[in-house]
This record gives sequence, structure tokens and C-alpha cells, in this order.
Amino acid sequence: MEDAVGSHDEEQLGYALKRIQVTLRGVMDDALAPLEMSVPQYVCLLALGRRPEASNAELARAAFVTRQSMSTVLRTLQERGLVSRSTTAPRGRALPTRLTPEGQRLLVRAEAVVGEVEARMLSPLSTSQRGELGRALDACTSALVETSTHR
Amino acid sequence: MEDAVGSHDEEQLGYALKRIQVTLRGVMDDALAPLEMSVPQYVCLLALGRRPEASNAELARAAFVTRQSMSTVLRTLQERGLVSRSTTAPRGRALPTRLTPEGQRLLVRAEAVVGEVEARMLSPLSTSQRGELGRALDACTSALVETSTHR
DNA sequence: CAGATGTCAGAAATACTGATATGG
DNA sequence: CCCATATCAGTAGTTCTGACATCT
Repeated sequence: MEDAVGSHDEEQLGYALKRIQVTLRGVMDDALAPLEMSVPQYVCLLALGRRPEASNAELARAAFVTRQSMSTVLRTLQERGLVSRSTTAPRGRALPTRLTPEGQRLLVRAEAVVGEVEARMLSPLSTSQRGELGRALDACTSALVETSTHR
Repeated sequence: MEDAVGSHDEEQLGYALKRIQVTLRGVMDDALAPLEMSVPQYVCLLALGRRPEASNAELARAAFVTRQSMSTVLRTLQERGLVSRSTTAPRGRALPTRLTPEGQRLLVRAEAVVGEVEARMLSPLSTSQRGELGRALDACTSALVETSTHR
């Protein structure tokens, strides 16, 4: 057991990030399973709740997945009657998507479940520590993006 | 106030974790590409550097991937002459793996490249803030693991 | 023409499940 | 018998790379 890979060098943080992401993903999978919902599906519904009328490409960017993956997620959600898509494009080619009433209800339940998971995750931290953590992650992400030649 | 997904609720942290992980992964891909090495391959070599004679199953756990995925990674690395595996098992069925001299050399170069990436990522944080970040991530991960009925 | 979008197709890497076999 | 390991086979979801068409 112990520190598997990193010891006390800089690489410990990349390892810690990977570890918490994998752990959180697994716990969320278990938490959402009773609702017959996958994590990508939850993220899609959550993004739609925040941004009604979003297009497939917008949702894909918000969820950090490709347009193809989001397209398959949307198709599944549409078949389950949780979202509805316009058949014609108001502007350009973008087809706006919305939550159906049933999708809205399921999203509320899912948010409660996921909120409980995140509360457990953050339980060791004080309120100020939670703020610090969020600010640190955002600052590190910005530093990575700005110094990257990628895109 | 209305950003991509999270605003100011708890879900912002799950979103921030996902965002930094995706960003870091992309930057590491670009950084390792000149060495013709993928991130999973790097993680495998790194783990082998820390734990010589590790078995496939041990490496899989350290890298948070399945044994099948690690098995294919090991096969590729073996074909490139970067690692060598025993053909007989000293104990049980575990086949110990080691870095070859060439694998050792490439790992040193990769660690330098990845170390530079992590330094850029952490550049906005002070030394004490870096320590706080690592401790916070570990504490949150432990809280998730301990309150999880999963395994 | 450039840019964003939607869609389709194929290849690749990864994960999951199940089955089989071996050794402690 | 139980458990961990290694391996193989099949299936699935995701990503990537192109390609093409449509609309601003």
C-alpha cells in the first residue's frame, strides 16, 4: 500500500488529482445507478438545467467530451423522454435541447444524490478550506491553459 | 454568474476537478508526444521506477487501470525494449517486470518533461499552498473511500 | 472564404464481464 | 475451499481522425 507512485516530489499532485477523480467517479457511478443514470448522462442533464436551449456542441464543451459522445448521450436521453430536441435550427445548424418535465424531475433527484456525495467528499474541510481548494484548482487550471500552445 | 456548469454550489468542485484533470491530461499528452510516449505508458514506467519487480496486477492498481489495460501497455513497452518481464513466476503467478537500461533513460527524460508541466501548473501557488492543496485532496479522497460501501 | 455546427464512418485505446488455469 | 494472479474472448462506451454539408 502506501504511496503507490508518488512520494514527495511534484508528481505527487498529479497522482493525487488522478486518484481523487477516479474515486469520485466510482462513487458517483454507484450513487447514480439506482436512478439508472450514468455520470455522462448526469453531466448532460445538469448542463441543460443550467443552460436551457443549449446545442449539442455547447453541451459537449461543458462536459469535456467530444461532440460524438455527447450526441450519443443525447440520443439515449431523448429515447428515455428526458430531453427534447428541436427538429429545425433557429440559427445556423445548432438544434436547441431542453429538459422535459420528467427530465427535470429526475435531475432534481440526481442533484440531491450527487450533492450528498460531494458533501461527504468535502466533509474533512472547513468552509474556508473549501474555498481555498476551489480557488487553487482554478488558478492551476488557468496556469496550464495559458502556458499551453494547445488551442 | 452563469458559467459552463457550476455556479457557486458544491458541484463547482466536482466540475473543477474534472476540468483540471482533462486539462492536465491534454498538456501531458503534448509534452510526452516528442518522446513517442503516451500518458498510460509514462505512468507505467514511473511506477516501475518506484517499484522494481512489480507485477502486472500491482502496476494496474498503481495506475488506476484494469489488469487488461495494463497488460496491453506492458506488451507495447516490452516490444519497444523499455521493460523486461520474467518468463517464470518466483511465487504464485505474478511475473516481475523491470525497466531496461533504455527504459530507465527514457523515464528520466519523461520525468523531466512532466516535472516541468507540473511546475507550470503549480506556479500560481506558494509552497505552503501547494502543501495545503495536496493535503486537501488526500483528505477528500480518504473521506470518499471510507464512506463508500464499494469494495 | 472562414468559422461553427451537425452528422456519419472507421480505427484505436480502454474498460467491463465472464471464463479458464495456476499457485499460496 | 478461498483468494490472488495471469490470460483470453467478447462486448461496450469513448475518443480521435477524417469527411461532408449547412448556415452565419
